Amino acid sequence: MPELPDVEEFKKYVDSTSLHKTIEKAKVKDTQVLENISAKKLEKELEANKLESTYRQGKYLFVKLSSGKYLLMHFGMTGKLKYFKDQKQEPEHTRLLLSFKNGYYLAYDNQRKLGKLGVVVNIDEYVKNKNLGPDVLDPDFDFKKFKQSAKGKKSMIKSFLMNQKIMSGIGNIYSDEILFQAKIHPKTKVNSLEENQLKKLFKFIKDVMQRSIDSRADPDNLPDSFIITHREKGEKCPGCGGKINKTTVSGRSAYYCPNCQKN
DNA sequence: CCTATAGCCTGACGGC
DNA sequence: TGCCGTCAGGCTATAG
Repeated sequence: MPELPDVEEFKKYVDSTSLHKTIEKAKVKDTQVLENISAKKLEKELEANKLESTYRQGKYLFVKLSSGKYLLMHFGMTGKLKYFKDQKQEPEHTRLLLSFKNGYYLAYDNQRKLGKLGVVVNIDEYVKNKNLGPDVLDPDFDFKKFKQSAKGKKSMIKSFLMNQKIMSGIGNIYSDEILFQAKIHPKTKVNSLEENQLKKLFKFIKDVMQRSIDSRADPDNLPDSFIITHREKGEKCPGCGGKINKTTVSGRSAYYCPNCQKN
């Protein structure tokens, strides 16, 4: 699930439930999601701290601790958060469980274990080491930078949009939406795009992401004119009424309208 | 340098 | 009912 709008939703979730509460106990329930840290160390870094504030870049969430360090969360395909009081409500695949002094819990749940948890001292350094590109909603990420990054790229536009080293936040679902809105076929080569197509793409990157955040990352709240709500082979295209098609781009399934997205 | 592909994990679903 | 293949909103290491 978690692309930029979803992680933004998680950020707001932490903000509204868990900030400024003391962590009494931290329990790592699965070590496979840990990034360069032992369970014991992570628990120690968390216990007796408060969660002070949250930062998001792309699909990464950083939660500042009173120690000054950050708890790093990445959600992979199936990660989510849950704040609850009754222990019976603990999610099935909880990988990290924080118990606050007020009796509530915050669980990091991740069925497929493709996400990451860690401790980060310096966000900029972490981002640099990961080679993570600018967040697509960052105002500094402007058309000039977008165009520059597209220069000479031979890859297909869908994988380009999803490449977190170039720009961060867009995943499989929202890349389909952006391409649908811009009326560009997912397999189009980046270096074959005209200036006006790049302009359109850039506009819809920002638009689709912002609208999805405004819709609280819930596809049910998105307009019927979006392809996300019709993302299944054979479904009706909200643009022309034709049939949605499915193909594969760099190992991921891409849904598009062959009539509206000719190239 | 670049881009494309297999592999990591678990569970849900559909066909036989 | 049971088994098997396929697929899932991500990322990384490796191959070409």
